Amino acid sequence: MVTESLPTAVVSGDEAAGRRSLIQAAIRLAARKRSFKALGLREVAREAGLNPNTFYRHFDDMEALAMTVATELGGQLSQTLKAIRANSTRSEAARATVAATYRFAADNPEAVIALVSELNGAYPRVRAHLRMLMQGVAREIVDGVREYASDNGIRDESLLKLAYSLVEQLFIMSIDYIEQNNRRDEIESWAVTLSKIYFAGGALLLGSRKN
Amino acid sequence: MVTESLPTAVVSGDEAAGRRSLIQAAIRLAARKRSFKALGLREVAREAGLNPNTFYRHFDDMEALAMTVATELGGQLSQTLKAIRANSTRSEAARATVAATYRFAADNPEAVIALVSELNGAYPRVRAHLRMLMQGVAREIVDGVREYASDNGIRDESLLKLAYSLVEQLFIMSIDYIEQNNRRDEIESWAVTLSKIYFAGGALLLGSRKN
DNA sequence: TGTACATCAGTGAACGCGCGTTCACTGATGTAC
DNA sequence: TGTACATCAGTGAACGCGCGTTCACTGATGTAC
Repeated sequence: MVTESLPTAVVSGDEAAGRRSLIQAAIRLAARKRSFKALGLREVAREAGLNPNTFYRHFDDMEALAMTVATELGGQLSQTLKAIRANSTRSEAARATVAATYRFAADNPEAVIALVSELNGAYPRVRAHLRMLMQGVAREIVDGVREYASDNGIRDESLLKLAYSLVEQLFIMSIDYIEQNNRRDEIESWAVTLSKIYFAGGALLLGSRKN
Repeated sequence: MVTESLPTAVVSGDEAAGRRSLIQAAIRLAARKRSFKALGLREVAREAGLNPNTFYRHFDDMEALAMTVATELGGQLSQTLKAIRANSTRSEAARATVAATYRFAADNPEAVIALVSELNGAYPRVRAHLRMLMQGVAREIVDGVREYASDNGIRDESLLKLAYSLVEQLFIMSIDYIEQNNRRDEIESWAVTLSKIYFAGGALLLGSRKN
């Protein structure tokens, strides 16, 4: 029998050390410059303590690296939020989601700043991916609302739009949350209030399947 | 009597042609790249059809140019909104403000895209200035609400925060408005709905001076 | 009215530097047999 | 068990290029007197 096997370096788990260093260096720099596109490949390699050429071993260009960061971190976030929803008790879905999102932001400050900056950044592919991610989070929230709260008579389509706008707002506020250390509690509680405002106001204006 | 006079070129009205060309070229390029910092001075001069050195005649660096754009356009916008509020009939303040903002965006698409991108951009001074601008617009809205709508018992401080978050949301959505030509009506009407949701939900959650 | 002078937008050549990219190399690790 | 081979991360030197910046210049316009 022929034992088929991938080259070891491709087997999940043992990622090349340099690749990780490059990703982390890029995140650090992109958070400062608010852009991946503005980073130089030599600059990133320097920050990572590696030879400029090592960059080419792992990425075609800076956009590829940015996409890697977006998919990795996006995956982590939506996994986190899924777990939260599974464990959160009814009617505090909003508070739990906001808390989880901002805890995630506090744990990954530079990556979150770098990615939120890319929401309206220079790479269309990255922008599109992040919007998909936000759509996913919005759907997650909608499911939570439908499941735990009393059905408020908003059409699914309107509810998703509402949730998407809310997620957009929460993501943007997460930058303030990260950067303004001394106002984190205030910002988080305002985010929770805003969430409630969205759904209370939404029920009034979109409710009973008016829209 | 000694006739004091400024050098003519400084007298308001006759701005150097090259300066305007540079500003317009920079706006065009910054809208594409979503960043002023990412622009090269030679790149801007080339786009303007001028010698690279001409840049130095008018600006110290790219940040100075970005600040010029921010103050100019910010001034125009708040003037426009002030006029709107003066002329708008009661209770349609939200719709009128949104309509005016998005008409402004449609008239200055590249400048608006470039500046909204700077909301979380690389230049702290520009960021701060744009936040001040948004605060001004928020105050304008608050005045409109206090003046035209029935007092809803929200504390001034909370109302301002609410209006600020709304303005943030509207500004960010203005990019979608500009870029998605075929969905402009839909986006604008969603923006109006969101405005109502903010104040209706706000009245519920912050109303009667609870918060 | 005419002339000399100051101001200032815009030009053109030149500089040193860091950039992205290419090429040929090393050295470690794992696999075939 | 040992040996030959393949794979792949990382290195180092070298390239041509566009960049920001400096300097000395031109030419138009307006002012002093």
